[in-house]
Amino acid sequence: MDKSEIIERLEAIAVLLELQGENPFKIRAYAQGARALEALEIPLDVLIAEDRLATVRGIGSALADKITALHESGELPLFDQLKAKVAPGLLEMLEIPGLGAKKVRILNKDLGIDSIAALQSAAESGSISNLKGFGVKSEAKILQGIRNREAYSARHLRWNVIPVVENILSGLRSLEAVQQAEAAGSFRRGLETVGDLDFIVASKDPEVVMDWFVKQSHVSEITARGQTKSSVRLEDGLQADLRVVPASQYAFALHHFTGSKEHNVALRKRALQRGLSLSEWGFDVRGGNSQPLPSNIDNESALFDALGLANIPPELREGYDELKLAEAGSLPKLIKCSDIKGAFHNHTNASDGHENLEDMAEGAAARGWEYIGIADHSKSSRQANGLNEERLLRQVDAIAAYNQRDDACCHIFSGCECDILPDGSLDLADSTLEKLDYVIIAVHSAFTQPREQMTRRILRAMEHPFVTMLAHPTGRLLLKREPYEVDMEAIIEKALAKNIAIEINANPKRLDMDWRWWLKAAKRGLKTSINPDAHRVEQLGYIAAGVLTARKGGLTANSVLNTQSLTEIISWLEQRES
DNA sequence: GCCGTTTTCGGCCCGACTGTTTTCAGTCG
Ligand SMILES: Nc1nc2c(ncn2[C@H]2C[C@H](O)[C@@H](COP(=O)(O)OP(=O)(O)OP(=O)(O)O)O2)c(=O)[nH]1
Ligand SMILES: [Mg+2]
Ligand SMILES: [Mg+2]
Ligand SMILES: [Zn+2]
Repeated sequence: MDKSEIIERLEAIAVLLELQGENPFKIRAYAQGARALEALEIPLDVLIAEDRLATVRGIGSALADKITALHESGELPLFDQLKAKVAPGLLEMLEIPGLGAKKVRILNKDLGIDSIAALQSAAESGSISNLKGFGVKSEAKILQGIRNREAYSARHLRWNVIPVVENILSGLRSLEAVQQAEAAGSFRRGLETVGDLDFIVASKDPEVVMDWFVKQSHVSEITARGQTKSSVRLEDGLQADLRVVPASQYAFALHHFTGSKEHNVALRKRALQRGLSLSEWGFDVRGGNSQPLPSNIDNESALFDALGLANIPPELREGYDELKLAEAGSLPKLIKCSDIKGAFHNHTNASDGHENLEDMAEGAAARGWEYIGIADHSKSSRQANGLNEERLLRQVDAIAAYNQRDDACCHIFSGCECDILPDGSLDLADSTLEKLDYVIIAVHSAFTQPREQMTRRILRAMEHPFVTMLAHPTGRLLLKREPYEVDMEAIIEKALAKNIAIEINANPKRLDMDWRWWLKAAKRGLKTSINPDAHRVEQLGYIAAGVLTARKGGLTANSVLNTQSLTEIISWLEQRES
C-alpha cells in the first residue's frame, strides 16, 4: 500500500475501534498516527527501510509494525477482525447529527439496527424512543437527519460561501451590541472547503446578538441556543455557529474558535507543560502551581507570546509543525495579495475563454498588474477549441503587436497550456513552443491511467527543455472529482531538478497543487506561480483564492514567480533559455 | 497506543448544549 492508502486504513481503524467501544485514547493514537504519516517529510519507504518509523512523533512500536505490514502486504489482521465485527451501515449512521459511537452501539446492540434503512423504520415505528438515553425528540431528530443526510453532511467550497459570510458579518457588525465580530473556523484559516460557518462576537449583551443571529431570514432551523452559543441551519443545509463572549475574553475565544482542533489541542498541551490550563475563556492555573497568570491578553499575538511563541497566522494553524516554527522564530513570512504583480495562466476566446487579448490585458491593468500571460489550450483539447501551431503562431504575432502599441496598458507574455499527451509527449511542435515566452504543460486527457503510467507520463513531459511550469498537477475538482493517481513526491523531485515551477491553480474548485504538498515543497525551495486560469476577466479575481492556498502552504513572496516585476520576469525567462 | 525537565506508569484539551438525567452522559465544537 502507498502512504495515502495506509492513512485511510488507520483512520478507518480509529472509527471501527470507536464503534467497538475502545479506549478513546487508543482511538486517538490511531488518528494521530494517520496525521503523523500525512506530515512526514521523509518518504515512507526510506523510514521503513532504515527502521526509523517509530522515531516519528505519534508513531510508536505498535503502530510502526502495523504501518510496515500495511506497506509491505496491505494485510492487517486487526483491520480484518474489526471489519468482520462491525456492520458497514454503522459507519453511515455516524453521519446523522446527534448520533455518535455510543448511541450507534446501543441501537445496534439493543435493536439490531445495522443500516440507515433499518434505523429509519425503527424510528418510524417509535421503538427508538423507548431505549435508555433516547426519547421522542432524539427519535424525531434521527428521522430529520436521515431525510437531510446529504445536505447536512456536505462540505462547501470556501469561495462560494464568501458572500454568505460577508452578509452575516456585516449584519453582526451593524448591531449596536456588537463590539467586535469575526468569521472564525476553517473559513478564517483559508481552508479550501468549509463544513460550517463559525462566528465569534465580543458583546456585553449576548441575548440581543444571538436573537438577531437566529432570526435571520435565511435561517431554516435553530439547532442550539444557549447562554453563549447558538447554532442555526441555513436554507441550503449549511450550519452556522455563533459564540458570544465579553470583550475581555475575545482574544481567547477568537483563537479557540479559529482552530484548528488539532492546533488547539497542541497549544493547550503546551500551556499545560507550563503549568497553565488554556480554554476559550482564558488561562487558569493547573495543579499546585501558583505563578501569576499572564495578563493583558487582548489579541492573539499576546496569547501566543504568553506561551513563548511568535504570532501564528490563521492559515498555518492546522496542527502540523507551526508551534515548533513559532517557538524557533522561524515562521515563514507569508505572501500577501498585494505582492502579486501579474499572472501567467489565462485563456482568451481563441480557445475556451470568453474575452479577447485586449480585454484580458485591461483586466490585469485594472488590478494594478504589470503583465499578464496568455496560455490558451493546445490542439488536442478539441473540446476547448485548442490552438494548433498555426493559430498559436498567429496569436504570438498579435501579442507582439499589442506590446508595441502606445496604448498597451499591460505587457502580455505569449504562452500556452500545452497538453501532455497520454504517452508523455507534448501536443505542439518544438518549433512552435520555441517561439513562446513560456510553456505551461498539463494533463487534460486519459485521467484514469494507472499511477505508474501517469507518473511516467508527466515526468517525461517535464524532461522537455522548453517547459516553464506544470499546471494543476492532480487534476482534482474539489467536492467533485478526485485527484488522478500520481506520485507527487516524484513530480516535486523532478520539478526541483529541472527548475520547473508547479502552479497553484487558483480556480476555487481546483487549488491544485494542494497546500499540504506545499508545506513540504516550500521548505525545499520549489517555486510556484499562482495562476488564476481565468476564462474571463472577472476570473482574474481567483488570484485571491490562490494566494490563500499559498499562505496555507507556507509560501513566501520569494517562492512565487508572479510576485516579480515585469523586468525581473523578462530577465528570468531569458536566463532560462540559455 | 503514545509518551517522558513528573522518565516506563498514569496521564492524554477543555467546555457548551441537549435531553432525559434525578445528577449527567453523549455529542459536538
Ligand atoms: N479545543 C478544542 N477546540 C475545538 C474542538 N473542536 C472544534 N474546536 C474549535 C476549533 C475549530 O476550528 C472551531 C470550529 O469547529 P468546527 O467543527 O466548525 O471546525 P472547523 O471550522 O475547523 O472545520 P469545518 O470546516 O467546520 O469542518 O472550534 C475540540 O475538540 N477541542
Ligand atoms: Mg467550522
Ligand atoms: Mg462549527
Ligand atoms: Zn481552459
